[in-house]
Amino acid sequence: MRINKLTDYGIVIMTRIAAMDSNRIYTAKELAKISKMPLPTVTRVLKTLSNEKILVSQRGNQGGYGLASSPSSISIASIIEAFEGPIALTDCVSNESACSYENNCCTQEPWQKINQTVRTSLENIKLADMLETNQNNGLVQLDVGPGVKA
Amino acid sequence: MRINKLTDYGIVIMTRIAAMDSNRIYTAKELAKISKMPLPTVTRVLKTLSNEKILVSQRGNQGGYGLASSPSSISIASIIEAFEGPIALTDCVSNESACSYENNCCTQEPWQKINQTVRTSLENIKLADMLETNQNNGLVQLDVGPGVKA
DNA sequence: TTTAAATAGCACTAATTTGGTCCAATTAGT
DNA sequence: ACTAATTGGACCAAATTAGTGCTATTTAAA
Repeated sequence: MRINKLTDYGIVIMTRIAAMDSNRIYTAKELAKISKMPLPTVTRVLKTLSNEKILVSQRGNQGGYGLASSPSSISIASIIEAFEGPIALTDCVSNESACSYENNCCTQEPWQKINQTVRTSLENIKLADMLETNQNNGLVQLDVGPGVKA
Repeated sequence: MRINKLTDYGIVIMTRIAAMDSNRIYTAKELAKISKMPLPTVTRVLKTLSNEKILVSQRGNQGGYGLASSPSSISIASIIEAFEGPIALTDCVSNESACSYENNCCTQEPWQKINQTVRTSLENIKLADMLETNQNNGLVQLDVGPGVKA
């Protein structure tokens, strides 16, 4: 029911970039320092996000990662899905496959409704929304940390 | 992001009881046979549900488990919470404790909104709702199985 | 052309969470 | 009081997740 830590890190890092200059690119090392997370972990997160086309990567010297689109068009749902696959509370709905009970599982239809509700809520929350609830704006909000307990 | 298997089993078993005679009590053995799940697992699920007062248990010979209230007043949220604690996608919101970044984590407030939305959706879905989407009613829907792939 | 900086991908290990098993405590009925 | 049936709680095993390291590839700049 909870999102994975890596997913959480991903959201934090994306939010960080959005809060700073969302046009330039940042190296993994930079982002690790800024977000105060271990470099290997940050690296892993960034790889996932760029594989899923949420970040664009520039390889080689002077390379780095940048947002693939604007903060107002990147949804929290898309970030979660990058790490965890389709948003669905139960496997049987996301996965076409092999639930041995599929034929007369009387809970299937309600689950589709439940999942749809959750998915829609998360699609409607954009990266930009993660910032604007704070009184002071982006750039001063520097100490963004992960939403997990230490 | 997905609910645990045990949670899923819990919902399935609760739904089963609701679909049958929701007034009598059922032994773990009975419910295992009916739901075609291994007895030890069913046992564990039932314990959790009774610890959380969602089922009432009667110990000793002739004992068993029964619904603590009517199917229309038991929410899916309450069942999920029985197994997984407070419904919250991130720990930092449910848990009062120790996120090292808590003081200026700029994502905290949006997360509260997100979590609230999810929680409310799940609170609004009652056990009774899991049945009524099916054309034919409760008692004939016997082959209810878990919503996970096998 | 060389070099240094950076991402990409893979595999391995450690930690945490989840699931399943066993034995002790309780209770209705005889 | 005894016995058989049944729940309760502690414990152990398995699976998943998180974190780390290494090597290859790409690229800008000297």
